[in-house]
Amino acid sequence: MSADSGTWTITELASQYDVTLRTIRFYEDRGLLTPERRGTTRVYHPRDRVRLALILRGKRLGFSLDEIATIVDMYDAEPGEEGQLVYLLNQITRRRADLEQRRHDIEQTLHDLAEVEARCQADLEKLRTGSA
Amino acid sequence: MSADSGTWTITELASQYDVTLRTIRFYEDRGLLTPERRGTTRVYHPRDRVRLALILRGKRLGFSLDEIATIVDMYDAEPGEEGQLVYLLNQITRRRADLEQRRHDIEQTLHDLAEVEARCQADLEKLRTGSA
DNA sequence: CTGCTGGTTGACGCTTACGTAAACGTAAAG
DNA sequence: CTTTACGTTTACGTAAGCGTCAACCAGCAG
Repeated sequence: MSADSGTWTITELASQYDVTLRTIRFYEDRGLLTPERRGTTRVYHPRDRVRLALILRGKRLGFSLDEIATIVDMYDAEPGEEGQLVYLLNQITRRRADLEQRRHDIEQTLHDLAEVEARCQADLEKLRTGSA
Repeated sequence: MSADSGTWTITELASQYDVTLRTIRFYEDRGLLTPERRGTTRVYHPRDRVRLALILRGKRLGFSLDEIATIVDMYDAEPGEEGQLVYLLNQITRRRADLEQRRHDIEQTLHDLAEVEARCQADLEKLRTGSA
């Protein structure tokens, strides 16, 4: 039963997100996850689960773990002092620019793929009517 | 003059796209670029330039060089036989799915960032009006 | 001839992100 | 008591994507 009391074991988390135990422990090594320890065993709370999900999303987007670390840490940053807040806002602006560039690249690529596809289907048509 | 006769040297290409010579040669090693050889010197044609641009776009999107290779090769695939065309169309479908997933991830992340930003600005407001 | 400038090929080095044992602890089940 | 399941740490291995020499060649300026 995974939904015991809102905590999970490492194997449960691994199978839920389809990653290996090694991977999860590695993320902890890099400071991305900080599960509770019950004895020597790791216990993961909802917070850890969310962070893992964010990490994996970052990975799908091709960010390095270092970049992901700074992104994920932005999410649960304490209010802090003014300097911190301003810094954070700047980081956000940079990240947004990055992401918008990516989105643009993606749309460009999708457009290109559509052209290639059209060409393909035209060639296919020609082949079939030609040999008919 | 870079636009000599529609060809470029490796240094020209490198500075245009802001990559190192090593990188360009490495891409050739991996079969992504196939410049002409004039003696021992590499001569890059428009085709190579386009491919380099596509490679870099792929990199910005976080694709591995292997993935990029298959993508870029789709662009200048010869018409070929029916089996090839069908295969290509399948590849395109897969790529599209992948890209749409990424786009979704990006939009999600942008949305999240907007929330963090709002929180930040609220905190900032509170700080400033509080200390005023 | 000398010395730049710009090109070439190795080949070793380095970081990232894990994979893959090896060797051990613990607790329930047969 | 032994097996089985599940957890742990330590540590070496590896593939990708270049950085960074080193050592060489060719052409042109002075």
